[in-house]
Amino acid sequence: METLTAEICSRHNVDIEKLQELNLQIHKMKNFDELADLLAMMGNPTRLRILYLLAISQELCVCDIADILRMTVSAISHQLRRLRDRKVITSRRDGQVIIYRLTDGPINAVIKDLFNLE
Amino acid sequence: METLTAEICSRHNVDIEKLQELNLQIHKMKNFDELADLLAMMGNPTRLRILYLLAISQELCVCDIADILRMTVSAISHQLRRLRDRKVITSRRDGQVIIYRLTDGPINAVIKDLFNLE
DNA sequence: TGTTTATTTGAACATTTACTCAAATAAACA
DNA sequence: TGTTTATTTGAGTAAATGTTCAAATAAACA
Repeated sequence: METLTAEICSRHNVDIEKLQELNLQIHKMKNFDELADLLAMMGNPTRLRILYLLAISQELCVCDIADILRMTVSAISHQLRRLRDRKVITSRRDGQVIIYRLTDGPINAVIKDLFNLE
Repeated sequence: METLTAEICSRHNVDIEKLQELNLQIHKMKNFDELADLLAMMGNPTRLRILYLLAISQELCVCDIADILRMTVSAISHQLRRLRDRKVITSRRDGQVIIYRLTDGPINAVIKDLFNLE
């Protein structure tokens, strides 16, 4: 990694070593984008409500969620797809309906923790 | 609040009481939008990095952050403004520079917790 | 087998976002 | 007081987002 120089400001009492140290640390934490992505996934009112509903009721089909949130099935399905793509939720068919649930694992724990459940 | 009916799907074994209960619970949690807003605030790579830098180094001025993240001062300042508007950070002047820090309070705790600091 | 039903999908759209660039601001300091 | 310097601001822009609408899909069931 190239060394950091205080390029932007011409202030002279810059603690360049401190900046270098922080620059190192920020590069060591390489999963910022991944973490930001997960937070953004939860940082939408519709998706957050869906996650909450799944957290407190284990399983729900698409039109249950649409009915509860009073939104179109299509809108819900689009959001479920995003959550499914990121493996936050999983689905299975039961007769005519597709049933969604939170994927077991750390993400599930984060969500339950967020809502102070369990 | 109006009573919930299963309007969307014509499936007949809908547990309407369960839906009503969930509908009630989702309306009781009235701060979804607020919480989603906070998560979205953290759910952006640049802002998340800024928050991390402030969390590990107490105080930084605008061009410190710009230097460390190798971004323009303007871009950083725009993001700082969003964080400041939501009271996630506060600023004070020291000589020629404006110094930012995380606002004391629950949000600060959430951020430190997120990064497993302290 | 044909019809019904739940769900998914893709195009379209308005809105929001994150940044750039240039100009404005405002305090420090000579 | 005038100049320098750090920061903010606003307009502009490309990209992403969240939804609607209509059509496609695919399994269930008669």
